[in-house]
Amino acid sequence: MSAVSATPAAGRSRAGEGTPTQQAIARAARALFEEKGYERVSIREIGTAAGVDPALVMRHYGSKEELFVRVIGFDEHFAPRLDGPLETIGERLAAYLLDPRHAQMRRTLTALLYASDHDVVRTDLQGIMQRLLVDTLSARLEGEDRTTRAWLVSAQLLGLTHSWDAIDGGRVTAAERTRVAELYGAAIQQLITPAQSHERRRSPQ
Amino acid sequence: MSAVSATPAAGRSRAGEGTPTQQAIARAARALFEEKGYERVSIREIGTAAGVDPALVMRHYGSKEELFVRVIGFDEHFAPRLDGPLETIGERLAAYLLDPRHAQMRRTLTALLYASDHDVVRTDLQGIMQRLLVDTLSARLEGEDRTTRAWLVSAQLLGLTHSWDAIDGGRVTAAERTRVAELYGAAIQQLITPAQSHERRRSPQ
DNA sequence: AAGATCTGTCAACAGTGTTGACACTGCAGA
DNA sequence: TCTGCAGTGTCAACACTGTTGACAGATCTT
Repeated sequence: MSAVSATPAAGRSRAGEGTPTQQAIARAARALFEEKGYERVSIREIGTAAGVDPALVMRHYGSKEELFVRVIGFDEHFAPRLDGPLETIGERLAAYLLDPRHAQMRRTLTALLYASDHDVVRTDLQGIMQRLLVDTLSARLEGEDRTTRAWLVSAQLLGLTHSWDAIDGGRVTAAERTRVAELYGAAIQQLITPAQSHERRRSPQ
Repeated sequence: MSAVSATPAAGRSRAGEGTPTQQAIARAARALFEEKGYERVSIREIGTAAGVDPALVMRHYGSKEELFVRVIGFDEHFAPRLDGPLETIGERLAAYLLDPRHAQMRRTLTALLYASDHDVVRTDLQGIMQRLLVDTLSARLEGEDRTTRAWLVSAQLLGLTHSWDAIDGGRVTAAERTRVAELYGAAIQQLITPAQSHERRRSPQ
């Protein structure tokens, strides 16, 4: 068997796992990926940064895609507070995402989004959102289609992340950012606690 | 001056523009990009498909990125009907995006989204959404922050496009698709005709 | 006719992810 | 103790990528 399956199962790599060399590779890869995204980082660059032969990176992780999803370690960064009053989760989610202090988290998220060209990454991102957001959120929802609605919230957040990145959200004023969080938060809220807005005809089927 | 600026201004290439060779390149490039996205298509592949020396592609378009944004020709595909009653635009937009008949449009959109790693493409995508959606939609809105709200609608649509692609939306039933359009449409609608949901406190500042 | 600009061709560059052959280690079983 | 053997690390190469420079014809202007 190849060295890939040496790491236990297909689990996400945790800090202090594997040999010192594997840790060095993981640390270097993660730092570079989070800084520059997927495409602009090369295996050779990672190897050099880790003080290791580039071919060794392959030996240990099988492919660049696998290395990426094993190492990107999104969980610690993206930990939105899904507790608190249900009626304000929308705005709090949006504000959390746009918070300048969470720039690192946003960078990681866009890295995952733009690398979703690769099937492995797209599946991984979907799994992350499921695990970190959909599962928890849907459990708090009421009414019909809880899972679908929670999943659509994750879609909204990914969309906002991209657009915020596209306009360089770091340059907008705090007031504007707050306003965006209010507006988009209300749109998110519509999926969390649907307001019987307008002529919402729902046949009880 | 290089051959790049031979094409008039920095405009998007239209059908039947430029020499026959340029048209052949543009057609081949566009077909390949729309089918396989940005990263999985090579210049050499485009050249071969167009029956042309690959280096010539560079001669005419300067770089792969430029070729992509010049050729991707999104406008004809994505022409959402923004007329009709304002109260149902949200749902109609969502339904339009998810319509199986618009699979080609969605492929093009995801190609642009995943290639947004490249600054040129990200800027181009933003411009497309501005031109095709934000400008028209914001003109129809009422109340405050019309541009911001219209822009946030585009963010929602991009998010839905990605997530729909990630779960392979082609496999879900028509009923589920309609339900998703209803739910997400309502969330979009919240930005178009804000419902005074919950305790929306707006200090007149 | 001369010059310049454009179109096209070819070979090469530096860089990419990936792989195979090989050496060295440490530890299992004989 | 010796023998295998799996894991670790090294090196050179593969096929491929986007891109560029040197060069040859063709076309058009002056």
